[in-house]
Amino acid sequence: MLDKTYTPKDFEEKIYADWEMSGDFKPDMRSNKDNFAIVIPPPNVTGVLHMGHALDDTLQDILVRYNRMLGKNVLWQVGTDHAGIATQMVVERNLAKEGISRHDLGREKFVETVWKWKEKSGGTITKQLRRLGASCDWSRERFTMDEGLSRAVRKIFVNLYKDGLIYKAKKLVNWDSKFMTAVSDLEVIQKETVGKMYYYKYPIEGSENEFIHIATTRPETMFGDTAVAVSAENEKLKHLIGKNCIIPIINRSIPIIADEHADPEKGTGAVKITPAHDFNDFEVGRRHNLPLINILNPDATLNENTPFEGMKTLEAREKTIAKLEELGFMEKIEDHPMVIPYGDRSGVIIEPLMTDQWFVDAPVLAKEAIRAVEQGEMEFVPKSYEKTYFEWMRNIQPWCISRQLWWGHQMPIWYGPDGEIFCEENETEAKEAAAKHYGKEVELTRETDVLDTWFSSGLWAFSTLGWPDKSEYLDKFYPTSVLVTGFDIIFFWVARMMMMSMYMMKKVPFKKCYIHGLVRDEKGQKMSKSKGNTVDPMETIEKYGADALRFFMAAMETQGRDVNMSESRIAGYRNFATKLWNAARFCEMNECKPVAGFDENSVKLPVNKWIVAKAKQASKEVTEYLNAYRFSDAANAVYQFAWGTFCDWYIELSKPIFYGENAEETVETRATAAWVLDRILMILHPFMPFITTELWNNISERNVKLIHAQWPLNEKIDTEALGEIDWAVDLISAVRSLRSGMNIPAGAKLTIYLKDANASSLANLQNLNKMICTLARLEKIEAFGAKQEISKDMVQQVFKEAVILMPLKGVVDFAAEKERLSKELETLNKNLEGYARKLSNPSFVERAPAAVVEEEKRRQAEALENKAKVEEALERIANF
RNA sequence: GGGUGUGUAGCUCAGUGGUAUGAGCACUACGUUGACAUCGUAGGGGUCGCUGGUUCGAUCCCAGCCACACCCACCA
Repeated sequence: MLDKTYTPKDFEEKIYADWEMSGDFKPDMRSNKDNFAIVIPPPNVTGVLHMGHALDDTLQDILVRYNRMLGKNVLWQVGTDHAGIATQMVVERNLAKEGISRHDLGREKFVETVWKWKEKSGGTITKQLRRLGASCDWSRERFTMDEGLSRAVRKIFVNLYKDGLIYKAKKLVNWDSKFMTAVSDLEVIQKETVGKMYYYKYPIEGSENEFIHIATTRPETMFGDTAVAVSAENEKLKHLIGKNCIIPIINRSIPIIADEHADPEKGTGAVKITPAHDFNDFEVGRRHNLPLINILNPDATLNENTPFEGMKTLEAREKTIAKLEELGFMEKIEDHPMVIPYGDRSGVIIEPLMTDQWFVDAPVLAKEAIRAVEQGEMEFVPKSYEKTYFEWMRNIQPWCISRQLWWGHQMPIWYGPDGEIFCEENETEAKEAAAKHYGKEVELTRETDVLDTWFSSGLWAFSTLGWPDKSEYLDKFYPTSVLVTGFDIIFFWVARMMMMSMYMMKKVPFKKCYIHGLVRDEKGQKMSKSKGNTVDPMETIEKYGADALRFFMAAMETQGRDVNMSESRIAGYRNFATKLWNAARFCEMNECKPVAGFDENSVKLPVNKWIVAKAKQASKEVTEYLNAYRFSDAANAVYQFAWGTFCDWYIELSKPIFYGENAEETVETRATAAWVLDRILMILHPFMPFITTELWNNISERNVKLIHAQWPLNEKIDTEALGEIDWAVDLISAVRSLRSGMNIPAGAKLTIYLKDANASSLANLQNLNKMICTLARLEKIEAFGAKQEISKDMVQQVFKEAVILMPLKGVVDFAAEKERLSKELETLNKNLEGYARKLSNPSFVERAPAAVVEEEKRRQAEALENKAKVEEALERIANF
């Protein structure tokens, strides 16, 4: 017996535990069926599930469950990411609470602490994924820093290095002074701010009263200036080119050079050049062979090359300005809108800094990654994202992969005593290589830098399947079928996976890439902890059930658009689950149980034939929509069928049968209802796996689990079976509408006039009379043929399918009816004008497709007919 | 500065070259009809951002404009 109320909490976790224990999520490695594989975008190992995951993983689970039911051999590869900076940050913050810094511990101890932290809090997100219903193969769970994946990282690193695609270089990089590490361009967020523009002057060397005027937003960097540039075409300033000027305060002489970088229109037309602290200036410096003067320490304090050693940049800025003012070089300070770079994790200002770093030659790797998409080996869904991808890939810069962190993959690089680099997969091999190089054993020191987290994530599609070892999983499931992820990590991850996979595997990592949007709050605002507008998926699941949240995500997912949270909508889908639950209870109460050997194609009753055809139609729609990754359409198709067709109509239509006396009809209807309910459970299962499974198990003993049930495919739909009941449904709706509009009491006797009164419609009415009366709440319903004389005390009403006459004098509000009919007449007249205009337009008649013209004529005829009837009805009303 | 996307019912959004049978929520009226009030029935509500163009016909295609959102680059 099903409980009276739907309480998802009672069964969701139990059902999940059963799936997992029974190995229902594992692929069958012995089968030769088609393969389908997804790798999960690995969440941070110490993270918690947020709505973005809920969306991403729901979509994946829908695809996974759908393909599993299609009979494919399905692998959903799961795992977590070590998330270098993010994790190190959390652990450091925890330590800070105890007043300890990572340096107090030392590298080894610190890394040990992070591992402990990972063990402690690492399980959260995977538990939460289970709660959501994600049917991934947990027996194959991986971690980006586990032994196998670390080996993959080392191997590919060595390959890239030996191919010259990884190199070390002293370059200006984005420096995060909080974590004291380089970060990649992508990890820098540009924020609009109103800053200040400072105008001051440098005296020209050897001249008393001559100055060159400078404008800058960062005066403290003047101590690193090694030139001032003006444009060679700058009429006002070009005479200074070749002279020297003096940097005040430190009184260092620097040349005034000609360079196109100096735009005469901007600032004062003269630019101070600080090659060690500005990307543009660095280029200028290179063109003119200027020396580089570094003025910053790694913690963004000024160094010994400045008079303000040890000071933070902002403080040094104040001092510099004060000093310039004191010396009389300061001219003016203006507000200036500008963009300042911040670290996406640390939130501190990113400083360009000259350091030794390691780079991947991304422009070279990008070539194959671009080609693969150009030639359709990998397809974006929606397609428009390939533009974004191409745009970025074609302008890609070398990727800085070294991080001066402690948590991550330490680079497989060893240095000899003279600094010679040995890149090998392990220390033993490095030593061998060194011995060969030097002709004797030497002491090696290992590079301390670790790799950018995204380096290991970039290998995810094949490293998780067993690479670099031979692996049957790799053989079967690589390339994977589809990657599902948000547009915000196309660059971080999708692009890098493409590059790494094309390089190492010579094949795309996935054949399709489904891109979805962000989950926003109810008002469309981005969710963030600082705004306090985040919604915890676990709380939502607690309140409405995982199925409701999942269905919501699916129903809201329209390609390329963000999803706005809406609690009322989630509640709506919980209501949908309740509705289904109650429909199942109705079936249970009426003894509708699946009948062995039942053939849905041989049912006799019109309602049963009808619902079978509708069910197949709905199944076909869902299938087509899922194949096209149209999640919202697929979800809505199931929803419509289950609620709008099965609950609202079929169950109602079946009541007269269940409460009637005809045993044969009852037996057939029970079996049909059970079949249709099963069908709903199947096509709804990918979206709402829990309630469907619970009902499936409760309804009857099964020899197949729902999760492995056969998805209906290529069914013949008996469209002829639809007409009769569709007609009755329209008729009942029309009668109801009439009743409601005219306050006709329940149990009235109605006589209806059938507009297209032919034998078949009269027969329909005869056959379905009881059913129609029950649903329309009438005592009796009779029909007249078209030629039937219409008596004066009847009011007629125009509807799409039927004209209804009622002997209801005294019950009807004739004034209101008159007004309604007049309005109707007005509309009809307006439409008729339109038809006439169109049909008398020769170019329409000649050039529009024949079918369209015919349709227009048909509409005109129909409108004329209706007009006549409305006029007739009005006349009759006038007689009362 | 370059690019992308969006503007359709009160709200959040589907959708389509042929008079918008649009969806969910919200709203109004009625309703304890033997699954369900987490419900049922009926209903109100839109000149499909603005202006031009293409077309027999445009909400849909094209151009311009306005508004909003996002991405990339840069601003001495």
